[in-house]
Amino acid sequence: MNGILKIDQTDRKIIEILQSNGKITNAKLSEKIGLSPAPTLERVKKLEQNGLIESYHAQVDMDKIGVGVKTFVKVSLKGINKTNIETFLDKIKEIDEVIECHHTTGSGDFMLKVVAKDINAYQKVMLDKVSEIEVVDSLQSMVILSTLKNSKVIPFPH
Amino acid sequence: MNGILKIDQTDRKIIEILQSNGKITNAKLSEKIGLSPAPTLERVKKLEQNGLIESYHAQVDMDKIGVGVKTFVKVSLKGINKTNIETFLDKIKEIDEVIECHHTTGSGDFMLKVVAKDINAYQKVMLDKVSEIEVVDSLQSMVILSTLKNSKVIPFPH
DNA sequence: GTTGAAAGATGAGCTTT
DNA sequence: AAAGCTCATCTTTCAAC
Repeated sequence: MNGILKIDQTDRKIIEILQSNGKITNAKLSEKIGLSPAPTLERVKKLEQNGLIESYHAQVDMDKIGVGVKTFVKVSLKGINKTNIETFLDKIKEIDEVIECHHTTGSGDFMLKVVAKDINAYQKVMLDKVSEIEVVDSLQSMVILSTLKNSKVIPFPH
Repeated sequence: MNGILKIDQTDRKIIEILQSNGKITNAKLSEKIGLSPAPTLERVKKLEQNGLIESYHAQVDMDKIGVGVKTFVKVSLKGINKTNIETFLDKIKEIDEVIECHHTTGSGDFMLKVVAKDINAYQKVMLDKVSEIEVVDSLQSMVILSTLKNSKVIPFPH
């Protein structure tokens, strides 16, 4: 098995539609792409089996569930080596409030996205959980004032 | 109508499950939360109508669709005022490769998440599209080397 | 691509608290 | 009254042709 997956224009359309509406029925999806339901479903299943479509998720309104603080946090480690990164990761994965963690180039080593009820709760997460990780050197927080775009549709490279 | 929504423990469970699996059937969801299908569905519908659940999305494997470059970009504007922000936003919304745009505190004014096929395509997006926006002052890119956590489940504040 | 059986969704009316 | 349950009907899925 090689890593090359043949994806035609129809598959692209399917992926685009399912990204913007993960709950569309197969019947409506098939209409939109101009195929009958059976082959449409077959394509979707194949995309899921290939791992090209990974999963489906509901998106919630954070304000409405009481999440008032969202931040980006730039994290530098005390020396970047495999052991330190492993240690950091193991701990980060345990912290529910850290919803994203990316290893990046640039002045910081990692970029986190962190959510919390309010500034107090946020401070508590950062002090009690993130700062407590031994290998963490410095932290720089940027509070999100508002989110102006949050597209769930990844554009296809042509 | 006031803004207060009563959400009990069952609703929370529903929201948590639908965030991690947006395509679970109502039958299975009802099992998990310990209700019969009808009231379960009723609750889900109410959460959707309240806007607490905003939407459903398929998540794709970016590598497999040929998206090789993901970055965070810190953007500073030439003076931060309503007009400049409006101008910036209108243009940013048109750029498909910019999948997120957040207004933040800190040294930069905005944080973008940008995706592209490769470094060349990325450079092209940044030079031809983002840099071209009149009000943009400075840009600072951080390339994502790897994503170590990307949770779609927002933890409920208690 | 079409058809049909099985699974799931969903509304009406009944029961419980 | 508010929430949940059961049943009957309609829709969707999905495998066989």
